[in-house]
Amino acid sequence: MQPKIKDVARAAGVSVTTVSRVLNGEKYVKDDLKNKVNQAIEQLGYAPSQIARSLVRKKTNLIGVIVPDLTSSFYSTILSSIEEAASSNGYNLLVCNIIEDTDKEFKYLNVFQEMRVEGIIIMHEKINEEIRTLIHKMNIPVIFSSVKPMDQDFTSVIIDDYKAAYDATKYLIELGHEEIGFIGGDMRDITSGQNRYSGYRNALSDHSIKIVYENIRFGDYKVRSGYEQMKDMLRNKQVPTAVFAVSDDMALGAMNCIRDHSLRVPEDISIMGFDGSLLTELVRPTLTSMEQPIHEMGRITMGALMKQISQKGIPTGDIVLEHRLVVRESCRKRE
Amino acid sequence: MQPKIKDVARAAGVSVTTVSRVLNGEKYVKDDLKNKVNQAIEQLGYAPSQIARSLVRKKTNLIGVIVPDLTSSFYSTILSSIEEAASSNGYNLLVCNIIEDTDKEFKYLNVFQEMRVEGIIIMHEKINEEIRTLIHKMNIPVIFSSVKPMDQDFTSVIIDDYKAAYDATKYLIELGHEEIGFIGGDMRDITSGQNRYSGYRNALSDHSIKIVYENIRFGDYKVRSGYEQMKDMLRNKQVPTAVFAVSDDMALGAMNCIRDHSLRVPEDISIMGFDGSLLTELVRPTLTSMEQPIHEMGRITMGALMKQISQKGIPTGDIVLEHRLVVRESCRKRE
DNA sequence: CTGAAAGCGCTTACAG
DNA sequence: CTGAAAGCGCTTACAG
Repeated sequence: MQPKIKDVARAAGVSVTTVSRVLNGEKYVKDDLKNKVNQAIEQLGYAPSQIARSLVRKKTNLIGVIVPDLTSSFYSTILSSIEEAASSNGYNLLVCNIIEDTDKEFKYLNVFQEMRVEGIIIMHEKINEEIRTLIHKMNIPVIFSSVKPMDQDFTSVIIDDYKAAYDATKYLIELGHEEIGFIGGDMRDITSGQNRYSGYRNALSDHSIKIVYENIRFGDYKVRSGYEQMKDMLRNKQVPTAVFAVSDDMALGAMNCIRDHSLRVPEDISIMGFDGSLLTELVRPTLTSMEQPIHEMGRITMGALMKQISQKGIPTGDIVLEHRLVVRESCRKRE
Repeated sequence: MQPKIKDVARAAGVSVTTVSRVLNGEKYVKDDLKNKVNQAIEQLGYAPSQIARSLVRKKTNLIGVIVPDLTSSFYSTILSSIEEAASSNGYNLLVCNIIEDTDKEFKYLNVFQEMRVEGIIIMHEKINEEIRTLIHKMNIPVIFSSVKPMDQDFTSVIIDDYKAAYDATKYLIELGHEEIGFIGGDMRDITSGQNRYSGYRNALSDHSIKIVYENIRFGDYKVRSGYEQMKDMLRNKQVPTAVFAVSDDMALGAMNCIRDHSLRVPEDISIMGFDGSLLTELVRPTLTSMEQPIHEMGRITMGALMKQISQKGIPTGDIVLEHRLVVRESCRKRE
């Protein structure tokens, strides 16, 4: 059994009120009492119960985080920077990994509510009706990180995905490519599905390039799907000279597939990724990618959440960060 | 302000005791009262405070996890399987990312104690004296996952790192290699530093192969250090025909370095990794690796922790899992 | 089957 | 500067 404040008080020969005062660094405690208390704390190995404290202060210092896939380099990097920001603000993270499991997500949101987390961060946008309703009902500040769901009431920290995809495609066009394949995301996702697809299409049409639908495919952002979609594309009669995948993972899958078919990146096919995850520098050839400011995103997400918490839940409005094209080895001029 | 049990009681016209009974699924509540209560709960959007509940039940359902680096594929995969096991046992995870930051670790362990977590999982073995003392003093069940620190009182879920490294090296020897380089870990780490190094050395000497010290180097398990150590090795007069790196990340770094020096893997140099992380299948050539059962490790770690918790902290003893060599493309017979 | 009361381990007015 | 008392939101004997 852990010692409690009463034990400390008894050992120090003071009241629990005084112990509490020392614990909370209040002034107006005589030095000799303070010393006695600290000695008792040390000797008993006393650690105040955050549970009891939370109950009376109505403050838990807890943030709930919902991550779609912990093993993804993109999400784990955001999570890492969120953790850093949380920790330096005195907050602790309750982490839930949902792998497309809506029931688990629903359950966890309830747990978050029961734990009285002060805020919630969600990193995906597949929010169904039931969950949307729950979020509103819970009345806890929520920030979406890297995505923007349909519901306008939700605040997000994002980049301009349309513009980013547009710029990525434009870069390929400027390299002289005219047959530019596309491996998109889930079209039920506004941010990373629809917006990036629109950016790609509009860049093509703004440059009078005909859209070739057989070279447009959609995956689930993961390596394997990039591989599979690329495999299909390689069977087409007009194989593209460049391919833009809307995640680095899919871009890597596409590169691997091309290599496994004895073609070369970038000599035969240029590959453009999206996200700017750690992978881009780990693979060979290194991956040219439209980078999201991943670290900043985590930090700013926590900042926005802190702000919304201190404003008693009044939304802060979306924050749009800058994207940035990082040129590496996987794209080159068309001969 | 969230509604409380009193509000529900008033709305349903019953006592708080009855509401509590309904909440906890006790029998002995008449159906009509139960219905009234459930209706009130629904209507008020009431969620019981886990904080208050924890205080009286002395049970928080919280597990604290200390991860050395969330962005590492190895740790994030273990964490993911820990999360899964925790969640299905009704536990929630408080996650702390320490990047070689002992102060932060110390601080977090205290937070864990204050939060009254029921158990702690630690995934690194750089435990200094201060932290060792704290862990013992806290009197909370702790399991080390994938590592075994010096202190015999700590229980671990691990593989036999010595044997695994021995087997990995032996495999290279059996492929006909005689100049086998080594990129080790931190020699202050018993498990992943010293044990793997011993396994390598003993495999060589058991097969009467002379140890060439200039081809033995040590990194920090990360990609960059694998790259750097390999670069040094390539400057030696006798460049090895195979290199065993004690993490997949370092193995990848070594591969990249070899490629950047216009040599080929495995034609010129074979590369053996360690861990069996996701990376092994994502890179080209795919990486032959001595695999730890990563998913199982997370699950078993949680199992061991649950057991230790139910036994009131009495240690369960180490659990040693099987390693497994997974042959992929990066190693081949010496010509 | 139901409820009043005590208690979980703290903090915070309030009084002195 | 210090302490007794009330209260945070629940659960759990205890009594009926």
